[in-house]
Amino acid sequence: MESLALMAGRPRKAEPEVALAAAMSAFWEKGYEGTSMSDLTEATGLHKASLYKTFGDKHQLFVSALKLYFNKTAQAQKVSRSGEDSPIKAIKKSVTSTIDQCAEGKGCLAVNSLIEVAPFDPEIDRILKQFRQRLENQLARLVEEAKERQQIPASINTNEAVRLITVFLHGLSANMAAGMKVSKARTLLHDQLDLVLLPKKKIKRT
Amino acid sequence: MESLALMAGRPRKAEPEVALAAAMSAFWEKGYEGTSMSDLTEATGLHKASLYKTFGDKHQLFVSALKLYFNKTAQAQKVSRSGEDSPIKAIKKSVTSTIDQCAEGKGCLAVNSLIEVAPFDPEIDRILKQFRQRLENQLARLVEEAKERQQIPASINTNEAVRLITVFLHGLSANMAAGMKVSKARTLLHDQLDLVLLPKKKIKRT
DNA sequence: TTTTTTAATTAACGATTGGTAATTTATTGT
DNA sequence: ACAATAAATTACCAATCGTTAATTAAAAAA
Repeated sequence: MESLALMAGRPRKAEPEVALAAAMSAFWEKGYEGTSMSDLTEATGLHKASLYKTFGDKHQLFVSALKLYFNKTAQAQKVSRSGEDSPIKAIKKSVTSTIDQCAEGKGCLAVNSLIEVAPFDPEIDRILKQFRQRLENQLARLVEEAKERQQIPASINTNEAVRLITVFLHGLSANMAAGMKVSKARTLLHDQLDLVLLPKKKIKRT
Repeated sequence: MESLALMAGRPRKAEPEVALAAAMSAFWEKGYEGTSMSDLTEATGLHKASLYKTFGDKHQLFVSALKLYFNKTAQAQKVSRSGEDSPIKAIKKSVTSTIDQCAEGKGCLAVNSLIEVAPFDPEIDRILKQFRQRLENQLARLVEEAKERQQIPASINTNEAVRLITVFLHGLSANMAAGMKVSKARTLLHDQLDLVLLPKKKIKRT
């Protein structure tokens, strides 16, 4: 316990982190229910009992995989907008990186889970809502910055704009899960960003 | 065969159509994989063997349920915009009826299936694409009409506008599956419609 | 070398999955 | 009354599901 490098017992053949990344990929590709324990053993290279010892049951493993996905996504967004001084460009780079991560035929693990597991799983629902909130807060911050620098009209309602963008992202993810090309998604996303953030004559309410 | 009302054999206890509607509801609520044959017997009131005799296997039953969903959706849209002379109002009524059908916690069966089954099921993928095309064509027709009557700017790209609306609808469906309120979804949808269809100063491409 | 500790492996658990064959019940036509 | 027909029902199938117990293998500590 006191020593860091020295531990008794048979050494692990693989680091848990790479196994978790493999499990994440499996869940991403096949969904929660669609991924069997056999799929997970195949993906991770670990045997069933080892998975249970290391990660707990299937549900706990999924929670861990989801959190890893979040960290990777947030990190990718951070990297993609790093060194970018213009808020509006930072927004574009940030959301574009989200799209790029939704490889064709897989969509976004978070959105997939939103539909597939959140309705029946309060814990997953909570985690997803929490993560969404974090991303929306980040986006809202950038929108506010853009307003301050007068890159976009001050009349824009920040929360509404953020919602219009994130909901659109969810729609793109659903379509990419069913095969929409990344290039097509990027084009549509940029159209949407222009619509939401660029000045317009009026908003009519009926 | 020649007689309509008279048929030999024990009479059915229930019409296949109402059983199919019940099966559709089950798939809608729990997804394809998430709905077991036991769930289906419970929902329809029919026994397993009867389901197989009437509808074929689970996959065929799902296809039938999906087609029924499409017919009901298209019918609902048609009804909601019937008697409406203004194209732009017809658009709003049409897409709003789509949202209203996505009861909270269930989302839209088509979008759910787009994520859950289309990636692994070419037949379902084909059916969903075909249905999406029909809805988009219908929407495009209304957008063209609105342009002709100068309710919206002629500069609007019809196909792009339609895509921006439908992708947004998919995003709303995903969120409603996870509990977004119908009222909230309606508000966002109307914001999006205004953005897409109302005049704006310029579109900047980067 | 022996003990201890921890991981890898094998084998098995009960429950549930989608799917059928065999049988019973109910109705029509002869 | 008696086949003929068709739906309802029961019982059952092999396969797979998620999960766990028992055992074996490999390294450090004594």
